[in-house]
Amino acid sequence: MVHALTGEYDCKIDAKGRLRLPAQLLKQLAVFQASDYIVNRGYDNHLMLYPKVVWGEKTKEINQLNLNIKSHRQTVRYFYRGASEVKVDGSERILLAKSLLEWAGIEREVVLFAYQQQVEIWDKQAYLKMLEEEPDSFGELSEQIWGQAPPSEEQ
Amino acid sequence: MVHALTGEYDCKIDAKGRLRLPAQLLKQLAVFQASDYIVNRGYDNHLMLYPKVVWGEKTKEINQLNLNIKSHRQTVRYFYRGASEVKVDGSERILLAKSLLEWAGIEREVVLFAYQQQVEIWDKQAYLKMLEEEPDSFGELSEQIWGQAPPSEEQ
DNA sequence: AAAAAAGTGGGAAAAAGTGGGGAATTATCA
DNA sequence: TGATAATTCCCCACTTTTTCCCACTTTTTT
Repeated sequence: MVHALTGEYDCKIDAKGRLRLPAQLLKQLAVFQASDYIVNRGYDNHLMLYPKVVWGEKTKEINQLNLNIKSHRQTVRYFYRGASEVKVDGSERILLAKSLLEWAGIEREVVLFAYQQQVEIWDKQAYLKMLEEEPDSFGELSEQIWGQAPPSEEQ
Repeated sequence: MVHALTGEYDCKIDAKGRLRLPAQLLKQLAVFQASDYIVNRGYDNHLMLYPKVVWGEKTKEINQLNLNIKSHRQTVRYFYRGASEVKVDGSERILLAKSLLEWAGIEREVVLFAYQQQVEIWDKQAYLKMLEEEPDSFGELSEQIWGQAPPSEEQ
């Protein structure tokens, strides 16, 4: 992976629904040379933030689907999940739509979790809860990946 | 294993959340030629510290998983566990995020436990407690590994 | 015992984060 | 189409956190 983002950041959404991107994350995002991002709903009740170029890559294949076919249309919609463009303002903040915040159960405290080329935006409580739950198939997948169970598998 | 780290070190976290890496450990870490590290949550209520290059290797395979599949997403998140980059300051200290310290139950006294290519960061009390507990399947695994009970099984 | 190295603590400048006023733009409805 | 309301944007100011640097204490070495 060329430009991998990393980090977990505690942030606050202000009364106007604005989220300031942490300076440390912005420095990393700078390699994508864009102040434009795409936000959509994630698959697990959180929001996703992608640099616009990354989003462009991600949608390449799915945009090949034939929209005259119902199942394809449904798939495309499910994939997009309300994706829309957001810009950072003069104070390095993005404005998140109320509908998205509400959908993700976000009120004030959020956690940004950056990895690979994307940033997950979680309600803080939901994030902490998620961290505690070992996925059912973790051992199984670990075995596939590393050929054996990881060093210490249990919680 | 090329560059194996070893050692157990007693350290203190100062009021600002800074942890000075012991000189002896720094000498060992020097082979990774980096002042950049990745810290994340370990699997057992401690923190993990990796030289950045080591982390890069560790994530290579897991980044191949397909994030459109739920179990894969969960596994990736569970593996990352909030991984973030930290830099050492002018006094060979790293600044640990409050959220991580809190999660690991670390207040002041910590134990660094280095092996393979990584360093575990434990709250001292939790570390001592952990030492007392022989893993459930230790004998069993030892047998698998060494074909007999381990060299010196008792403490 | 002295010198060097390692470890600890804290002040202060700089950077980051937070909040809000009010102008500008867009939307809503009569 | 115009008046009003709501939202978005731009900018400034205050607060908190982080970083940098220096100095002191403790431990180790010779």
